[in-house]
Amino acid sequence: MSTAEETAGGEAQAWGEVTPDAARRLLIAAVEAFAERGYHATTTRDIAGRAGMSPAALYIHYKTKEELLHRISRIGHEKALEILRTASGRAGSPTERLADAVSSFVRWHAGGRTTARVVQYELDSLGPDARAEILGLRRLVDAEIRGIIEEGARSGEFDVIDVHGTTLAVLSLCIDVARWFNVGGPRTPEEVGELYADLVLRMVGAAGSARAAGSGADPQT
Amino acid sequence: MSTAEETAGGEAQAWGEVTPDAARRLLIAAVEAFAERGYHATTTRDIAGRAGMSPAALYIHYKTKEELLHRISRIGHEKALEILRTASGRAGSPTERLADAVSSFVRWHAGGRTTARVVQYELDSLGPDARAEILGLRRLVDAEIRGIIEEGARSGEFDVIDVHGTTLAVLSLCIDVARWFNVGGPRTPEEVGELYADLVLRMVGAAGSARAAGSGADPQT
DNA sequence: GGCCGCACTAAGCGCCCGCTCACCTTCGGC
DNA sequence: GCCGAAGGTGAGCGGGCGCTTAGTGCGGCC
Repeated sequence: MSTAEETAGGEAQAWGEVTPDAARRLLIAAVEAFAERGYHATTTRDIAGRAGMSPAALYIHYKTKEELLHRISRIGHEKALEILRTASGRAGSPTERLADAVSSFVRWHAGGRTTARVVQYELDSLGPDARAEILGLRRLVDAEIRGIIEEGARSGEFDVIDVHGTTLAVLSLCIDVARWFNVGGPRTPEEVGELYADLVLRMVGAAGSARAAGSGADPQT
Repeated sequence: MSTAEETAGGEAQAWGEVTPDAARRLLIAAVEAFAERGYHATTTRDIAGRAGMSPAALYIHYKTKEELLHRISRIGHEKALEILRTASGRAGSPTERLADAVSSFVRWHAGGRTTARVVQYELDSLGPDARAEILGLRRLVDAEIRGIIEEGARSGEFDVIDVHGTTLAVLSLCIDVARWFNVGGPRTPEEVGELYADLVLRMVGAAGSARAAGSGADPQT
C-alpha cells in the first residue's frame, strides 16, 4: 500500500516531532508493521527493511524494539488526549461537547487506524514501567470523557444511571473502531464519527439526540 | 490464578467436546497463554508446561501451534453464536430479545474473558484459510444482531437511522468488553451485561429504555 | 504372559530472532 | 587537504523458537 509516509501518516498524523529524519522513517515503518502483524510478530529486520535501511540502523536511533513501541504509544496517546481536550474545552453545552469529542475521537481512530491500532491494542507488549506510564495517560483520556458526562448529568441535560459505566461504554465504542474500520470500506471516518456521536448522545439520554442525518460535521464555535 | 480448569473454564465454558483429556488440557493451557501474552508471544513450551507435559506432547494432539488457535477460535465463535441464537430465537418483543442477546453476549465476554480475548483479538494470527472460515462465523454473529434490530425498526418499536452502522456499534460495545473487563474489578459480568443492555436499548431508541436499575434480568414472555 | 500400539519424553535440529561490533562513508570546520 | 563526529553497513553472536525423532513405559487383547 504505497509508501510509509502515505499509509501511516496519511491523515496528517504528526510524527513531525520525531526529529532525525531517519528516526522518523523507522518509527513510521514500525507503526505500519506493528499494525499489520502485531508487535511480537514483527521483526526488527522487517522494520528496518520498510524504512529502506539495514537491520543495524535501527539501533542507532532506538535502544530496543520495545523503545519504538513505547515512543509510538506515548505520542499516540498524547495525540488522542489532545483531541479530546480540544473538544471538551470548547464552549458549548455538554451535548455539543460530547458529540464533538466522540466524533473527532472516532475520526482519529478510523482515519489513523494504523496508528490507533498499535496505540490501543499493543499496550500489553510493553514492559511494566512503560506500560504504567501509558496507563496514566489512559486514565486522563477516561477522565476527559467522564468529565463531560458528569457535567451533563449534573445539569440534568443527560440522563445517566451509571456515569463510570457509561464512560467506559463510550470509550469502548470509540476504541473498537480501530479494530474493525477498513480504509477501503463503505464508510468514511467522518460518517462513522457522526453516527457514533449520535449513538452516544442517545446512550446518555441527551434531549435532541435523534438528529437529522446528512448534514456536515457538527457546528463549531 | 489457580489451575487451568478454573481460569479458562471457570464460567462453565464447555471445552467438553474436546475429547482426549490431554488434548483438552493442552487447549485450555493454550487459551490461557494466548489470552495473557498473545499468540505470537506464546511458545509451545509454555503451553505444554502449563498442561504439565513435555513440549513434544503437543504435537501428538495438534499438528501445529496454529491448529490450536484455530480450534479455540472455532469453538469459541460457535459458542458465541449459540448464545446469540438462543436469545434471539426466544419469544418476545425485539426490545426484550435485544436486551437478552446483549446482556448474555456481554456476560460471556466478561465472564469468559480469557477465552473471549483470544477469540476476538487473535483472529489475525490465523492463516488465510482458517481466518476465512472464522470470518464466516462472524458474519453469522453479525446477522443475528442485525436481524433483531431490523425487526424492531420495521415494526416501529426501534428508532434507528442506520441499521448496519448501529449493528456494528452494538457488536463493538459487546466485544470490547473482552479488552477491558477485569475479573478482580468492581463489576460483575451480570452488572455489566445489564448496563450494556440498557445502553443498547437507548441506542436503538427503544421505548422504555431507561429502566430502573437494581432489578433482576429483564422479564421474559 | 508375551506382544502390540499408543501416549509420552529427552534430546536436539535447523532456523531466525534481537542485538552487537568492527569497519566504512560523508561532510562541515579550519 | 586533513580530521573527527555522525550515521550507516555486513557479518555474525548467543539464544530461543517451532517442530522432529528415537526411544520408553504401560495398558489391553489373545
